Amino acid sequence: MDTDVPKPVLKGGKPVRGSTTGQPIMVLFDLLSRRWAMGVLWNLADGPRTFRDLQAQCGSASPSVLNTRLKELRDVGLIENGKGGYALTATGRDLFERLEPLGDWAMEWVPTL
Amino acid sequence: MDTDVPKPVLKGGKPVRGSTTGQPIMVLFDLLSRRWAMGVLWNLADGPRTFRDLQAQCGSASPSVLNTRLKELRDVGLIENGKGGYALTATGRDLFERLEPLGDWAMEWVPTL
DNA sequence: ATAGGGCGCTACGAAAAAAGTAGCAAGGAA
DNA sequence: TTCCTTGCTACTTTTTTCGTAGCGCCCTAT
Repeated sequence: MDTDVPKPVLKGGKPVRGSTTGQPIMVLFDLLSRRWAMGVLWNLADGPRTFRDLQAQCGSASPSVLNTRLKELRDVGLIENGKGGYALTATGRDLFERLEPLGDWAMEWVPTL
Repeated sequence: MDTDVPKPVLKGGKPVRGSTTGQPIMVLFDLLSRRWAMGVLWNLADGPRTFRDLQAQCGSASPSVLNTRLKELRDVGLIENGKGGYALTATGRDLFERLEPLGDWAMEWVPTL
């Protein structure tokens, strides 16, 4: 292993954090494990939202982080900014669908903590 | 909204970062979006691994972060440390199964970047 | 026209998290 | 004993996130 997979780079030239293996799942994990990334996708699932809406729903995330995250998610084509606010792209919806099962799981799991 | 849901707290008294709404999914996202959290679960999926194995597989994550993460994941019962190294618990495997679809998705998605 | 109000977003210092590197105590094999 | 490997702590530097302030834009009511 450790073949010479081209090192994944987010549009804009930012190399993916950590895991230099280039495994797709690690590239995804790297993106999703940035603060509020998954939260944004989740909150956009049931319709477009404005910047300030998102901010409120994301536990008052600071505008700087939120904006950074929104840029990143736009760069990789998961969300887009049209009228009506930010919304999931087709790709974004596709990813969300694979994220959704976590919601049910979390509802069973959290009470056990 | 903003009912008085008891604020989720990880064993050990550490309150969940951000999102004070107490939505289970946000509690989960909070945990999973910490560095290497998902990567650890992923790497433990096909069998137990030693601390140093995990370290190597996680792009040489620093031992301090890795150790912190392992403690957190143990605290919430997703992994355990037996002989043979760290391994997923039943709960952990259950969560992994919901995470697994992301792998296939990532393989299709990454090349489009 | 103009004074608000909501909007997307930038700036910047402070705090928290992660990275990077070194090294130690314990256990096991030689 | 000596030599490894393993799990982990300590410490410094770097990166990320937070928290707060506020700007320019557009729209609406006065």
